[in-house]
Amino acid sequence: MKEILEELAPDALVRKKQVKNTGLKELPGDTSAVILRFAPNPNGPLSLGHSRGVIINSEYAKLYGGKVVLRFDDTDTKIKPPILEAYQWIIDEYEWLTGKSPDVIVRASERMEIYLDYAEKILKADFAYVCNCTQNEFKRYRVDMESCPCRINTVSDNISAWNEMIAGKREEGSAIVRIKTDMKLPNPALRDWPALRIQKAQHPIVGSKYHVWPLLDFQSAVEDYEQGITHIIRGKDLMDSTRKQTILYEKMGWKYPETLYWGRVKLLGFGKFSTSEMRSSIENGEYEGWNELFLPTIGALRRRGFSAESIKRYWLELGLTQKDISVPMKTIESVNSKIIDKKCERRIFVENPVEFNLNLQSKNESKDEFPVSILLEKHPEIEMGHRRWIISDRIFLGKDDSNIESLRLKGLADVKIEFDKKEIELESIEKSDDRSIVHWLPVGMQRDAILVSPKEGRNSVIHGLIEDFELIEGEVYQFERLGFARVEENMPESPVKLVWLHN
RNA sequence: GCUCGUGUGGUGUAGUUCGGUCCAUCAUGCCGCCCUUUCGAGGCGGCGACCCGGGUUCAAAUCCCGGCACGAGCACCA
Repeated sequence: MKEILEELAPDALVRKKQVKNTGLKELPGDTSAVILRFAPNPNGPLSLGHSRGVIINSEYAKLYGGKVVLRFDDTDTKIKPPILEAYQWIIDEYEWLTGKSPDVIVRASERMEIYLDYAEKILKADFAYVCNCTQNEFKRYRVDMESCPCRINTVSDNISAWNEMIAGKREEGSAIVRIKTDMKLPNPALRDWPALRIQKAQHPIVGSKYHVWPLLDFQSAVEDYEQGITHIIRGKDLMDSTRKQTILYEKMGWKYPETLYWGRVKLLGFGKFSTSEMRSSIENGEYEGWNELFLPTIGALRRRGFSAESIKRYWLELGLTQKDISVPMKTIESVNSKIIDKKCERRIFVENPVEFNLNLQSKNESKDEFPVSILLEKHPEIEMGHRRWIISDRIFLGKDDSNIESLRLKGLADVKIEFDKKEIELESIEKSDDRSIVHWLPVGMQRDAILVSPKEGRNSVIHGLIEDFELIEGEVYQFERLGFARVEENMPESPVKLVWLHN
């Protein structure tokens, strides 16, 4: 057999190594003028979870030369009311993540007239009706697959009820506009779904101008049509939303956008945080703010020193699948390390410092002496210059390192430690054996520092000494043997404040 | 309960459309070695998976049927 193949098709015997397809898969449908959208609720800043939508949409737009609409879905004034400042937070975070501005920005609350017009149109076309049932009553009709009594209202009944609703003459909960689908539909979620309801709470942008607000399924459907959205990429929890909206689109004679979904992402290492939960913890003083280090917000990640590039690569690596996944933070940290390791200067941080005397007069027979100063590289592989340390007769060692008898002080010399007397004796400038190498700081090179790290739902603070050499506020450094941290505050009279990134 | 979706190593992911080129890709993780005056980075090697059961077929991760598991929707939230 083998011989025959060798004769006929020698290629068939060569085993080809398969190659992994990388990057985003092709978008379905017509991709000649792609318009995508990212539609957050401005009831808080963006979280790492939201950034998936930002990245995937903006990358597809880049791939096809298309556009992204940033749409604020701010049509709930009651359960998830918008925060006025959040609109700008989200725009800034979008720009930070993608490196560019959204192509179009719309706020649903500013387009209310359009939604109310469409609502009136569908009522007049008898595609919808005003339902006066209570939530519980309707729920019963829905599970029993029965029409509610309001379903047979005439168009003129509906229009007059609608006019009362928008005029503010009806109470919250007393009436709702439902899209007329079919109460016998097998999927209960689609049976006469609610489109607009009465809400009288103040809206931070338009105040109390409107008494009737559209629900997501209606607002989003209309706005996607208005913006000419060609592709919707959303969580698969919104699959029924697609089905509800498709029914409306069919009634209106519109073509529904191509729709893609992603599954649920659970971030291991972060607790379970929803925007609403974080918001209430902030409002009741439990958390200092949205940028609290242990929160999975973009602001917190940025504060710690994650690069926008790492977040982008992370989501692109996970890709667009409908699988529900649990990913450890380690994954994104590893991506970030690779990006920043090449750029970060090295510094020393000594935790639990203990002060020692350096015996400058060597007692042993060798003629070695400690140098007056030493040069340490700012980066072990990349040429960035040096840090110069002046050697005095006193140094700091980390407590955990200092109870070993023979050590090598990194960059300086092999020494003998006398822990009880707090004395250090020179043994050899040259490396003489394979004793362990420790980090240290000469007195005079140190600043007090605190290192704040997130620890599941709280911050832990470590006090120590930082190497005081060209520290720039906002910069991320690698503290050797420890990990990456960002200098958040560098004020002359107080300890340097470091925030932990990762190791 | 009804409806929908998803199951590939520890974690992700490629391959599933159109069965053979898959003794299954890549990354991360873990283990070992090398390098290194960081417990970092880098290099090399290793570990480890097609949810289960039938069926179709010369041939199934891929197609069909039946289970099972997990997740979601059935809100006057998004």
